[in-house]
Amino acid sequence: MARSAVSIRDVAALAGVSVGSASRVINGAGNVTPATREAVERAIRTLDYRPNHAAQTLRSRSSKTIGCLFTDVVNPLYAMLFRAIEERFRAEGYMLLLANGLNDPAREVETIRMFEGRGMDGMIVAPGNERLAAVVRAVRDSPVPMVVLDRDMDVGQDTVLFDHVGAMREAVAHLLALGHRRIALVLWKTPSRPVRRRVEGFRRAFRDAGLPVPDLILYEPTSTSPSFDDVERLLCGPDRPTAIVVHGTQMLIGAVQAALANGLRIPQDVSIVAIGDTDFARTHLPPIGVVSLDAARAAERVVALMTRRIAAGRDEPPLTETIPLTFEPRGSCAPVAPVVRPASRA
Amino acid sequence: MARSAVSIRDVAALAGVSVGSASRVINGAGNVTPATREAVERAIRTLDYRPNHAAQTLRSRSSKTIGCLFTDVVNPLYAMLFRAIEERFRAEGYMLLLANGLNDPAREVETIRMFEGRGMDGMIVAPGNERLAAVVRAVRDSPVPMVVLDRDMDVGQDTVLFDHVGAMREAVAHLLALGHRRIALVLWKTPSRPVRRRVEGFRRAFRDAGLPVPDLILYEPTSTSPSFDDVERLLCGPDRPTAIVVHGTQMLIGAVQAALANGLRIPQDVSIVAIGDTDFARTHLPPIGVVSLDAARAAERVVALMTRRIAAGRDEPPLTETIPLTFEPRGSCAPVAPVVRPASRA
DNA sequence: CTGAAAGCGCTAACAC
DNA sequence: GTGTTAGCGCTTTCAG
Repeated sequence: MARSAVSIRDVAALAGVSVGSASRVINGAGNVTPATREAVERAIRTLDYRPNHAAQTLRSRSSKTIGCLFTDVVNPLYAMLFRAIEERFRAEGYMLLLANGLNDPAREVETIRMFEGRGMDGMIVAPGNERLAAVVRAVRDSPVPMVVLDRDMDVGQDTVLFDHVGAMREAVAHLLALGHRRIALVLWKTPSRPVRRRVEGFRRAFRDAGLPVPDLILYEPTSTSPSFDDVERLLCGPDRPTAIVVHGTQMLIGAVQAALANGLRIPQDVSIVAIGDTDFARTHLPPIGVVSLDAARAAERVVALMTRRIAAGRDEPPLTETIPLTFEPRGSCAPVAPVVRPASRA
Repeated sequence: MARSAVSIRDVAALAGVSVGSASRVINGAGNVTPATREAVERAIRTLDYRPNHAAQTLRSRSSKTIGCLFTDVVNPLYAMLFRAIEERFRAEGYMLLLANGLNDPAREVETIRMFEGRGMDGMIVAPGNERLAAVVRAVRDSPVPMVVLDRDMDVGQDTVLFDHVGAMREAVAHLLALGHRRIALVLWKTPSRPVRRRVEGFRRAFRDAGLPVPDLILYEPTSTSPSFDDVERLLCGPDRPTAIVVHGTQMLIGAVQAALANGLRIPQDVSIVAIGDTDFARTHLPPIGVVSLDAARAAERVVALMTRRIAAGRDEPPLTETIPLTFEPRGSCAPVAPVVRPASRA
């Protein structure tokens, strides 16, 4: 750490005031004569003074720093959330410590403890192992203001959830309305809320419609599994699905490729819905329907809860908010029995 | 910031030693009796003591924190670099502050200054505006140990560069060897090193081969431009390119879609090389050849330079290292005049 | 409204 | 090897 040669004493000396007055000007406290304020501000400019953050933190007990523990920032969803959250906190003078949990519980617990030791004003956590006792304990017992992001933890902390169930119901209902019955769901096999809730929404859409849930839920081993082989098997088997809802990562690409490789056209032969919007989905021909999150909106709520919690302390009861997701059908979703293309009617 | 009720005094008291001894145990200083060490460690465990990071920083002048200023963590390249860098620094007890520059010079300068004020032990910067005076000044004049990431700034700071020129020469030479002459290059229009260097490598490959550089360099307005229309125009025009080298973002997808939409097969009618490896390139049929970076390797060098600089201070002369990129042709690259598929020879 | 002074919790220098 | 102590730079009483 480079030593900043100039301290508040230098500023005070140059301005001909006491350090107390200098401090008041720096922190925008009200009770300062315009003359004093101006003298201090000039001294600050002259000396290019910047307050020592560690000293401020030590004394004021606020680090103006938020810790983010996300599963993996390489996942664009988290990257976008981080960016949106940073945007809002930056305006308040906060900076963000970012750590990837990478689905390693020991790492997640250690990160939370480091955030505590480093005096975070707050932390935003989305651990991959929401069901592990050690992780649950670390999240539950943290004295630091916390917002849990899209995890079912029930630990008495503020929480922002994404409405996977609602969006999945809407998407599947749309496919059902188009006449699809053999609808496959391709997901990453992880014991994490987003996946659990999507399955729940999928099932409920069928039950809502009074239809049996097809036995077409496919679990891929990792979030970046290509899925090609599994989807191909499904598409080549008897009674193949006429629609596929699939995680919008490499899995989506694999599923699309599997369809095309087997001579199935999108959407004439098979409809596709992706979970999570991506360049691929947007740019595909036809564009692929998606369930997506408004990261800015989610960030707004996360920051609002965080701000409230920082102000209120532990007293206020924990709040849980649910953010709706959007389902946008796009060109990849068509009726199951393709209509014959009508001749131009004009 | 939550108050940690227990301080080093409590630990010392419970262990029946002085705070000095407690501090020595905490910091692993050598001169401590095993008995003392054990007593202190037990006290730490009993009290669940964690050192106050701000106090440690203030006193020791080391925050064990590195600031990262990246253009945009939503760009998977930066996300992967961040993850790899975090991995290495975490092992040394460092944590990372991450800020997105978003190509806003004022924001970039402000971030660097905040990193300074917050006593970063080091910073890793990749500003989007490497040519702007204010940014150059902020980077040049920073007293904090710094590694500049893939920017041509010439500011007397340690730098890690990616060898875009070499990789692009290799890729284009490969296409030239396959008989391609009409090779297009589709890039994001930004005055940033990666793009400049790719163009340079592209040109040099032709000059190395004694061939004229085709007038087929296309600049898209943003890094996420779809490129579909522009590439389609190119492919439908007279003397269309037989190969396309394209930024591996949405632009790649747009280019591929433009080819397919116009009945051009990959690689029989048009070869494709993507800049940057992605799920799409890997999963496409055929897989798309790519120029790619080994993020772990790059991170290793960044951290090595950073560590050296933190240890050496300003005295050591600045170092610049260049990381090679890898060109992997894959199935999307084929000879310009397709050979007739030979019958099985076995 | 301003100045003086007491620490925040810790490390490091020094005396023993 | 261990204890004592002086600050690191700042905010925040508390007098005036």
